[in-house]
Amino acid sequence: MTAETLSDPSPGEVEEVVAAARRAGDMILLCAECEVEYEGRAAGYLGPGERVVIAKPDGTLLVHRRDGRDPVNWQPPGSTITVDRDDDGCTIHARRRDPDEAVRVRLDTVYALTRFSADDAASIELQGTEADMHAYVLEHPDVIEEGLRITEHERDIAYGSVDMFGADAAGRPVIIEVKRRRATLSHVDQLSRYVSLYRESNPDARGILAAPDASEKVRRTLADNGLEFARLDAFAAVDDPLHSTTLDEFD
Amino acid sequence: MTAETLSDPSPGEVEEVVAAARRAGDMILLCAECEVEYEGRAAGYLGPGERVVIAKPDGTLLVHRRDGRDPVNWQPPGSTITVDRDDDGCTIHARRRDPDEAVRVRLDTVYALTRFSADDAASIELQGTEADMHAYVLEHPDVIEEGLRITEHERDIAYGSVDMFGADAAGRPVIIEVKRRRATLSHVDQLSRYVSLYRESNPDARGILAAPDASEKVRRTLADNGLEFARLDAFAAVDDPLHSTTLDEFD
DNA sequence: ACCTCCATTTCGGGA
DNA sequence: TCCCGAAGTGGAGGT
Repeated sequence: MTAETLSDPSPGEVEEVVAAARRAGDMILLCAECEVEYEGRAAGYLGPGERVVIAKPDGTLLVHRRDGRDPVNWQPPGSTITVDRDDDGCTIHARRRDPDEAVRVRLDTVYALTRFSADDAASIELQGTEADMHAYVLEHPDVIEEGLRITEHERDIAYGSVDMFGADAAGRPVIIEVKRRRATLSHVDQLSRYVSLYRESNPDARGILAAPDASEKVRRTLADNGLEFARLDAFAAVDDPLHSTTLDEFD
Repeated sequence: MTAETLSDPSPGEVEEVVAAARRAGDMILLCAECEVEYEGRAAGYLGPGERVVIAKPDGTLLVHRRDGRDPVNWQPPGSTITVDRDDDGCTIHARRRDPDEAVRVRLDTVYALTRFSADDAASIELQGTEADMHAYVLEHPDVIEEGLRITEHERDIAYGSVDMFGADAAGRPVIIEVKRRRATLSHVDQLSRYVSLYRESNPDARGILAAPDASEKVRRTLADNGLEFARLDAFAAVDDPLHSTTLDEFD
């Protein structure tokens, strides 16, 4: 048995199958008319409608509507999921602590109930992340600026950590913040925080925001704060085969 | 017919039912052994394993594993979802433009296939959001500070928009940034960006970060930049009950 | 446990 | 459409 489905199950069957699946560590999928209450970091109510409800063995609860990537209601992993039967239906409870929050899904009518083993030992491989861009810049610092030397990666400072630290061709210290997407004002804030702290002891330090693009407002904010923008194609790193990079080469 | 399930459907049945559901605007739920490829903003590969695949009428595609709140692979709303049959299985394609990206789910074995109408006209009601805190502060500015007057809300400036703008009892201009969660350094950055710009023309302007809490480091950073912290309980704004129904048994 | 920051972030609102 | 910032953000990694 990997997947087992009941069509139009009774409340008793729902209660029984969900409880058994929780014990066995199986996933539960429900197609149901339901209403949803949430209380915790915020509070929410969703009136009656047809939704897909998913309960995962790790305590995740998802309520998905017919549209949108994100669940309309949910409970994060680590929650305790139980099901109660009442006169004419069932209610799924999902609770967790710290923060205290709870979702209650009142199932008015269950159209389909599937129990699924969901055995899965594979791990996701992802390329084109910011970490990949870092590796590429460390190998090819010239993509930022001719003559740039990078001496430190993920350098911890008092408030946060700097993506890259080095020196330009003239020997001026350079702080670099790398972004894989179009740069935003908050990215400028981040770089600005690092640079202004460093400038207290090294007033001539440069700050460079390296990203595929930046809005005009971002460029202006950078300029007004004595910071710079460097265009860096996000897929420069993906076009080339992956390299392994160590800091030793730059010390 | 609201939900209809096929157990262990053949590739031909999968192709047929998925195509029909797409035309009719129904949701599709699959329990399947599959592998997943993604290429777009990044690139990913997920080897064979049992997962839940959901296709929504709006073009959303989700691949969920047995754990985690978020899908391991997905395609956002607006994608074009099609299914191709081959010799011994099916492949679900989901593509979109701008950015160009595609997910391909190769279905090796389908254990269960459910088609679901998912009719849902309800809208989610949420309380305790930052917008609610804004409304509360606008009505009761004294919770920030005695004698505070707020004259502008969401005021656009050169580098973004400030939450609130007003004047204190002494007539000094005040810029307020409201956060519903514990304040972080990036929130300080944000307020600092607004205030430092405004101070160029009004050196005596005050900046207040209003949040339920702030770490010692955040408070110190605020003080170092001549900014202030105001404690503001996130749920002061939602002291009246949202609905007649409450999670009474929630301990 | 707290902090920091990335994310294929998604999502909504305003200009 | 772009831009900006919130989100019940989630999730990973370091200290």
